[in-house]
Formats: sequence, C-alpha cells, structure tokens
Amino acid sequence: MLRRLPADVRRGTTVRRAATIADVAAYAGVSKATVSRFLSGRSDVLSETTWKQIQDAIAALDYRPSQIARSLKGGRTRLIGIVVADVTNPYSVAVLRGAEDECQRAGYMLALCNSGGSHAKEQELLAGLRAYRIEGLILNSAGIAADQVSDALPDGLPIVLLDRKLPPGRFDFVGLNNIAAATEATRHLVGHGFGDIALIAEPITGVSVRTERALGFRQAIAENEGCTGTVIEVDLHQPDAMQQAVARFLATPSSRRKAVIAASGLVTLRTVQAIQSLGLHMPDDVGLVGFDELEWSALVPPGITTIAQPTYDIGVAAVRNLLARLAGHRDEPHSTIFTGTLIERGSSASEAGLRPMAVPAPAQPAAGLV
Amino acid sequence: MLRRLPADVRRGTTVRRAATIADVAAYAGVSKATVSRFLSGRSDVLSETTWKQIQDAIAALDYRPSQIARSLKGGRTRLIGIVVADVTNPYSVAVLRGAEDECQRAGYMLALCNSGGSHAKEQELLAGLRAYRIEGLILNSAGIAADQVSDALPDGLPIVLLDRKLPPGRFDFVGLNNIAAATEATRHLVGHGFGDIALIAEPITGVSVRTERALGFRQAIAENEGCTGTVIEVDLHQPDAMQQAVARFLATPSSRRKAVIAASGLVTLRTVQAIQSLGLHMPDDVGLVGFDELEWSALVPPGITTIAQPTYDIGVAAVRNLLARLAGHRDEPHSTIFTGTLIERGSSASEAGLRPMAVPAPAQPAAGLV
DNA sequence: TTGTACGCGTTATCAA
DNA sequence: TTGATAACGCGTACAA
Repeated sequence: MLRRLPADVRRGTTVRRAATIADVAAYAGVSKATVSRFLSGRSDVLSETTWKQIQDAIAALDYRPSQIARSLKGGRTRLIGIVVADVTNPYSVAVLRGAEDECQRAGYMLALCNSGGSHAKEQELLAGLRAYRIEGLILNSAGIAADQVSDALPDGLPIVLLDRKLPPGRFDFVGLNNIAAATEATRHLVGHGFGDIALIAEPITGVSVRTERALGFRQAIAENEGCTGTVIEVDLHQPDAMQQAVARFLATPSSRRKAVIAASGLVTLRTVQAIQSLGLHMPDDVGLVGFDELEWSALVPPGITTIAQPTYDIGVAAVRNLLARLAGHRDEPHSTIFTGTLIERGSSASEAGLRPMAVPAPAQPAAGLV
Repeated sequence: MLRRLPADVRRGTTVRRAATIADVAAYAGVSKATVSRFLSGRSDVLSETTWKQIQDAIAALDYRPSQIARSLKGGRTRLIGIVVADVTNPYSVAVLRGAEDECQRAGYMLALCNSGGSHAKEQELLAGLRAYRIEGLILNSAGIAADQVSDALPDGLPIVLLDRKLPPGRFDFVGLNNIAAATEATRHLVGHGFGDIALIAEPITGVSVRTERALGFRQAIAENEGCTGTVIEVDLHQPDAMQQAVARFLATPSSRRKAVIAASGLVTLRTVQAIQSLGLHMPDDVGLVGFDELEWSALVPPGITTIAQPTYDIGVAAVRNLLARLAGHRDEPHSTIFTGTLIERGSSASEAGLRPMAVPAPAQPAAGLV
C-alpha cells in the first residue's frame, strides 16, 4: 500500500518533489476530487473511513496544498500588496503591524514593498504586485499621480491610500486628520506662551499630508491675533539646510517666544539635531512640537512634545477597507480619518513651567536603590 | 480585426476580466506559443511583423502576464520569504532594505512576515510561506528549534538564518561577529577608565546573539585583571525591572567607574530611560555603550557610544546567499560574518574627556545666523 | 518562423 | 458518498 514519493535525482542528491494532491489521492486510494473535498473541510459528505485515510496520507507525504495552484484556479490569491514610501519611517512600520494582524485574521498575506520615495520604483513595484495578482493594494504613495496608479493596475482593484491622498480623490483613504492635528499643535504652543511659530516641513510639492498640516497651522495662527506664523520648507537632502533654516528663523527679531512645529518624524529628528548643533536649549531658546511619537521622544531633554498617531488602528482600518471592497462594497470612495493625540513634554513648556534638565522625580523614589 | 475583451457583468458594473495570453494571441492573430516567445524576448526567432502585432495587441489589451500561472508551470515563484522576530526593531528594517534591493536586482519579490517573537506565529508564518511556494527563506527566528523549522518547510529549501543562529548549525547564517564586537565594547570602556562593567541583556535563554555577546564580554573582562564584570538579564516586559537592575548595579560599592553595555537597541533605550529616571548622568554616574546605532544615539546627551552593524550589507548578503543556493551551490552550511563598528560618543568618555552637555562647537560657527 | 498539444496543482461541475 | 473531467494561464516540447 505504501507508495513512494516521486523523486528525481539532481546533482547526486535525491530531492523529493513536493507531494501533490494526486500523490495524496494515490496514496489514500481515492480520487483527487475526494482529497479536494477533504481540504475544503467537507466532513459532512465524506465517509469516516476515507476521511482518515486521507488524513494519514497527507501526514505520511507531508503534503501542503499549493496556494499557487489554488490561485490559478480560483483567481483568489489571498495576497494584499502594501507599498510604502519609506520603510525606515517608524510610522510605516507601526502601521504595518496593524495591517499584518488584520490580514492574518482574514487569511490574507501581506506583500510589503518599499518605493524609497522614487516614482520610478513605485511604478515597477505596482507592476510587480500586479503580476502576482494581488487582490488589494495599500498605497503610501511616493507622490505618483493618480492616473499613473490607475494605469499601472487593473480596473476594479481595491486600493486604499495610506496617509497621503492623491489629487482626484478617486480612491479610498485612511489617515490622520492633519488639519485638526496641526491646529491643535499650534494652539498648544500659543497656549504655552509661544507667539512666533514656524512649521517646518519637507518640500510640500503637493504632498497632501504636508499641505494639510500647513493649512491647519495657518488657520490656527490666523485665529490668534498676536501671533506670527511661517511655513518653512527644507530639503533634507542638503546637509546644512535644516541648521540654516532654524538659525535664520531664530535670528529674525521678535518680541515673542519662538517655537517650531516639525511636520514629520524625520523633520523632528533633524530639527533637534540643528537645535543641539546651534547650542540652543528647548523650550527657552525655542519650543518644539513634532508630528509622530517616536521611541526617543521622552529621552531627549527636556522631552519632546509630539502628536501621536493611532498607527496600529490605521493599519487595521486600511485592511478592513480593502476587505469590505472585496466583499462587494461598491460605494463612493470612502475616507477613514483618525485623530492625533498631543503628548505634552518639556519642549513646549510655558516659561513658568518645566525647565530643561530639571531633575525628574523618580517614579519610585529610591525603591531600587538597595 | 478588433475583438473585444471578454467582459462579465456583475453588480450592474461591467468589469473587464484581465486579458490572458490567449486574448493577446487572438487579437494579434497568432498562436499562444508565439506570444509566449515574444514574452521571453526571443526577438531572434520572430518575424518583425508578428513582433509588432503582438506588441500592439498587448498594449491594446493592457495585458500583463500572470506570475501565478508562470509559477505553477515552471515551479519558480520568484518569491523569497523573510520572517523577522520584530518589525519595529530598526535593525530588522535596515536589513530589509538591503535584502529588498538585492531581490529586485535578481527579479525576486520579498514577502515580509513578522512573528512578533511568538513561536506559534512563527510556525504559522512558515506554513503560509510554504503554501506560496517561496524559493528561499530568510529567518530571523523567534527562538524556534531547528527541527521545527525543518519540519515546517520542504526539504532542500534554501534557508539563511539572520542574526540569530539555531543550535545544530545546519543552516546558512548571516550576521555579526558578536564576540568580537562585545570584546571591543568592553575594551573600549576599560580603555576609558571604566573598571566595573555590567552587560545588560534580555533573558539569554539560548538566543545566540545574546550568548555570544555575553561570551565576548566575559572574555574581555577576564583579560583585564583589575576589572569586574557582571551579566544582568532583564525581562523588559516587567515595567520596573530595568530601573531596578540599573539601580542595584550602581548601588553595589566599588572603587572603579561603572559602565553598562546594552546588548541590543531595545535594551539601550530602556537603559537610558532608567538612567534618566534615576536622575543620573552619563558618563560620570555611569558609562554606556549600546549595541546597534540608532537615529537618536547622537541626540541624547552626552551622545551614546554605539556599535553599528552594516545592516544594509547584511541584508544583501542574506539574499545573495539564497541566490547562490538557488543557483546550485551545495556546499556545507556557510556563515557570513560581518564586523561591527564602534562609534564613540560622550557616554563612554574618560573622566578627563567630554563632559555631558558641553557646548558643542557648531559645525558652521554662525554661518546661518543671518 | 510558427502552431499544436500537453502539463503544472487545484477546484468545480457533472455523473455515477 | 465518490469519481472522472474540464478548466485556470502559461511555458515548452514537438511538429510543421
């Protein structure tokens, strides 16, 4: 009754070919169709005997169904693509975790690609994902045009934009309420005595996140009579651009306390570097609120005030959106908007408030000290 | 001559089915085989006329070959799996970039999975990747046993272990020379006047990276007569464990300067938190060298001395290793070992050296200041 | 230079 | 309850 697995000899070593459904059928003495029924869990239509035979056969041959063959037959690859502009951005990774969990829950696999901010690479990646017949796409675009996205992908493929919108608004979207977040950051600074504020962002050039954050910032400035606001665009690829920008902003005479809103995690990093290089101190020489909560936000004295995003939930929402489309939802493009949370630390403290490098009260005064 | 694409009507909207090679053949008035030849770029065997006809047909129908069908036929999915224990670890992401680039160069796609440190999830992921018939696997294991890995995957599947070795040494490996790196870190501290050093790591429990770093540490301590060394294991899931461990270490009386070597990026983060919470200052109260260069290493005063890994190259090497196996290499398990680089900053300074929060000489004294 | 026909591993539709 | 057979989209012998 035991039949050996088909084996072919290459390079002197015997390499067993992976067992197929036909092998299992032969081993169990049943037809492929029956095995297929077993795989679909149709225990109601199978006799207990054959059920067990097949079970044994599968175990004996170490058989695993080929998702490739399944995909070809059924057209359902159970693959979801996600293209991010920058994997090294903690935001992307954090979102990924949520997306991944939700995918696994639904039996999908996530194929992650990194465009590195390049349009050309993004195009290639979309073509690649298309070749693998992904069923849906999460796109954190490098700034490609909506038409190019449509052209690169088959009609009707569910797409959800992540964090960055694309102009014509034809796609689903998941991301932050940037206007509200920027407004909150600005009001927070104003409320803590800062009156001359700069929002520093990478070149805005139509990137929706940046546009919106700048807009919310301007609105909040406008509603406060005594305040001045500037939007500064900095090309982070140029080595000293940030330091010069910060220096110039701080050098302009003003009677009010100055502060910076950093429009992204990367900008926050570079802003802090610049501030330190210039030998300045937060919040006295300059206040700071940064978008995105980072693991080191609390570590750099006097602690950096940040706007945290619910990244995990954003990832989950993106996948849910896709799953809904796959389940047949044919509504108009839908946006899922989350709210940011301001986490207050020393970098935006009032003059009377926390001082930089103040000795923090230990959580457990001396509990650990012998 | 124009034949329309097959279309089926669902939910009131006409959704074009993706064009197949047969559609292209029909449109161009040739056989499928001829189109297939076109796709393989065999311009030498095709007449110029048919070449153009096919080109037109493909453009007109917006045809894209199905990688799924190709995979089924040829058994080559051009898919490489990578399972990491923690996507949020900057190390993993940095390695990913190298791996991804090298994959793209070789025409492979990378399927990233995150086990989150869970054995069970790791097993599931391996099963999933197997179902998709990946051609190779990069495994940053959550600590699963080598046998389980072998069992979960088909015989002969090229596997390269990343960062963490698995006991029996049956697999290829790419990672750091941890012993040398730990030795260098220790010697560096000793050379800067520290004589009572603790290596702090997460519970070692057989994780090769931790074992090796502890080993290198002990060796270096042993070669320096006047020095004391302790290995402290801290469970980072317990909220105050780190702070207590640091406090206890610093409380033990000693005539020599004390320092900590943090055995990973995460441990570095937590150690710095603990030091700050205790109101202590580096390097006077305690010195620090941390494994893994992090974006904020230079930002936390007085700057944290780190051991940087060539992460990008490690990623590239992992994929190259796989590609070599796929090309037929049948040698013994091979290890590719990289060397860490110590980046010196204030946290490990000699007593006479840098002081914390010393005003740094600005790179460009006042160039940017109007 | 081109076409015919088969097989890759599944699932689904029939019949039995 | 089970089996034979036809797809799914592509590559590739082999034949023309």
